[in-house]
Amino acid sequence: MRKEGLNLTGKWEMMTGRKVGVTTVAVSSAARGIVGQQMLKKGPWTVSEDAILMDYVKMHGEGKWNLVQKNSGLQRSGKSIRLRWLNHLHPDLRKGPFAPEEEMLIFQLHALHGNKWSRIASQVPGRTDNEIKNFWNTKKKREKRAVKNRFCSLDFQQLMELRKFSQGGSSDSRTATSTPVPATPTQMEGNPPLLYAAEPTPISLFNSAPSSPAESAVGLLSQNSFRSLLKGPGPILQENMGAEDFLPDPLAAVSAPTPAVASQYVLGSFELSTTPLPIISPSCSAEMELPSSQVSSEFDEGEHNPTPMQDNNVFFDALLHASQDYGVGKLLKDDQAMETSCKLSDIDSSIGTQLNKVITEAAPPDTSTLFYVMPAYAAEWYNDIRMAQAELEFGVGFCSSATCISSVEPLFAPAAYLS
DNA sequence: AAGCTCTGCAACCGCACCACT
DNA sequence: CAGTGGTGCGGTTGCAGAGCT
Repeated sequence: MRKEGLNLTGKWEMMTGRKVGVTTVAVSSAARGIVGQQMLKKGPWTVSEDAILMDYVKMHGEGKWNLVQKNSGLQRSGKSIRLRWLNHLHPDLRKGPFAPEEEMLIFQLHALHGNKWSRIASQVPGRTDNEIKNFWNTKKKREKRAVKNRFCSLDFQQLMELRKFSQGGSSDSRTATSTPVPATPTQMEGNPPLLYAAEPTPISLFNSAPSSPAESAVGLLSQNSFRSLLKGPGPILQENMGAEDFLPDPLAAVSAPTPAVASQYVLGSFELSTTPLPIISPSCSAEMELPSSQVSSEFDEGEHNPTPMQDNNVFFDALLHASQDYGVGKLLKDDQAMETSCKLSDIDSSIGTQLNKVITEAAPPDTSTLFYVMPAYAAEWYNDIRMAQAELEFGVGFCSSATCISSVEPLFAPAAYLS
């Protein structure tokens, strides 16, 4: 047992097992602030405590935080003292709301590093890891709510606008520059359309609020790149069936992005402007089904028998969470991040067992699969899937996925090949 | 005005790592 | 090599205040 008892953490049962007569509660209490008879304070810091700490650091410098508690009279643990200093009292800290430039920087860094908050914070002057972490989580929550609300708040008239819009009736400026491929639905069945990336900025993503039904429509439709995944069950993979047995080759119809473009996207650059980026093609996605029988066996519980659609959701849930949690830079092995395509076997095993398991078992090992997923956009996929579910549930057909994709320029462009 | 709900953020917790003895 | 102290990190919790009924 450690001398001070201050840094005791976890594994109480193991520790008490070594100490006769000391209960779990007693040992736990020691680490939680009771050292001998001395109770360490917890909770919000007072002005006087801050003053004591600042004076101490001014005189003795930073570090040796446990000594601060001993020498200054502060009834706080070393950990608590260190946290208070680094997150609130440090003179270099920049307080107040995040500037747009800071937000942009954080998005870019998160795309690179994932939830490595301290690493991100080290590149954002004056901001702490905790601050950035809170910022990110808050934004994520807010955006999810916003998307949900935008869907749920649509009334009948707006739904009609939406339908009208989806059939090509909008004059919204954001669509005026798009429709790069004026393909008919029939054409698209065999020739997936290209979508051009607009100028997706993280700021606009999170702050955009539709001011009109048409704008709501744009917002909604732009999030529909994965809608087609839910349109009807496709063929189920048999155990020994290769992907080539039923999957079209998307690369035959859609030109892959250049390495430069791909790397920009994967690594989170937002300077995509008018660069054409292929988005998931209806011809392969709408009819394609992940090998759900294999996936579902992993997630089956009791009598539960997921439908193919549910299996897709499991797959995308896993992908979503992994890309959010680890960042897309970590979604692929480092040396694959710059490539235009990678195989399932290239998915970095460190990103999480669930995703890895799902991906590995969801497709034949020789299937070449490429995911270009921006973490911030992964949430949009998710909401898109949820919205599409609601659409099916309530029987409201906004538009066909093919029409959506052909006529609406996305505000953002999560690109994914599933081949 | 009171009570309730929601939201954002400060603080805490458990774990891991490293240096030192 | 094991034990200990110090520190860092990422996830989670709890609370204050704002907003709503």
